[in-house]
Amino acid sequence: MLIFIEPESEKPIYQQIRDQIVEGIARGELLPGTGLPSIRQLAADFGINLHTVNKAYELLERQGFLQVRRKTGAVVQPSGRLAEDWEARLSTLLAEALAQGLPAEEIVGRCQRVLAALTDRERPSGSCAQQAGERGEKPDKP
Amino acid sequence: MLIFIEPESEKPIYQQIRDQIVEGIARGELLPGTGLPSIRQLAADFGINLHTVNKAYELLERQGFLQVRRKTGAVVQPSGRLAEDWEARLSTLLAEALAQGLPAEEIVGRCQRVLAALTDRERPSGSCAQQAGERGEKPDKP
DNA sequence: TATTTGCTATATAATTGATATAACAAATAG
DNA sequence: CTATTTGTTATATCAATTATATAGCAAATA
Repeated sequence: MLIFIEPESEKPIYQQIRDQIVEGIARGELLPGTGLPSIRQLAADFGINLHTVNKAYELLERQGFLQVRRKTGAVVQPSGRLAEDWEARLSTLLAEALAQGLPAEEIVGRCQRVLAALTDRERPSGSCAQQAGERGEKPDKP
Repeated sequence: MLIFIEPESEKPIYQQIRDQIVEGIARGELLPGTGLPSIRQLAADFGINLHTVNKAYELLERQGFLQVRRKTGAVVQPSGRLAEDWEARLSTLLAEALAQGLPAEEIVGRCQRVLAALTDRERPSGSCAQQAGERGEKPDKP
């Protein structure tokens, strides 16, 4: 499971981390019970601040994707509960396509394709987090 | 076509305006060629600043939903072009449902229901913008 | 010509995103 | 038990974003 950070993106870093972990769970690369790297570890790998990763984990816990414990770290544990505003967000997104003239069937087709791409098993999980910056940072901490 | 502003929402006001206009277009309440209220008019109706409405209109124009002219004001004119990152955003949203254990067919069903709700004609458009604040503000401008 | 309108330019204040230190508390490893 | 790792909390700083407040300019219209 690789995570790529784009520091120049308009999407906040903590949101990028959240989204990619959610996708990892959806893909089945992060199964329930899987342990995630520690906050400090991820922050070091990405070369970003501890609090940025913490914010992502905190968000994922509040939204019911993880459970965070003391020494154990974050563990994948979906609650089975969809966010209350999920359908509202879906409506906004689908409306965007309708407004641009895409037929409803075409939109449904795209949803099915995206879902198929996510549920398409074939992918043996590698289970490591990876830096996305183009410059090779020296791994300190001797 | 009514627009409701929730000043306390975590979603920025200009984004609320954008989303609701996009939904209005999707619903067919705002047909191509329809003129929208002037920036100053909408701002006065909502009791918000001119620039906030301007930002929403500017965004809608950049994303290909409106064309804005001098004295004519904003006119609904979808470009037919979906945003490049639309599928990526869809993937993130659908992944959220998959990660919480919803079966793919259930998700597709929800997409179809949301689309049906949007394309369900029945709704004669009223064509006016409306304040959402619960307190009746005095309409100044003497 | 006078008004309306979009547009631009500042300026200010509150909030958010990200970083930087520092310290505390709980769980684990030795 | 001791030392380390880990999540957590508390500050502080800086930049960008969100929203507001004025002000003025230019184009289109009546």
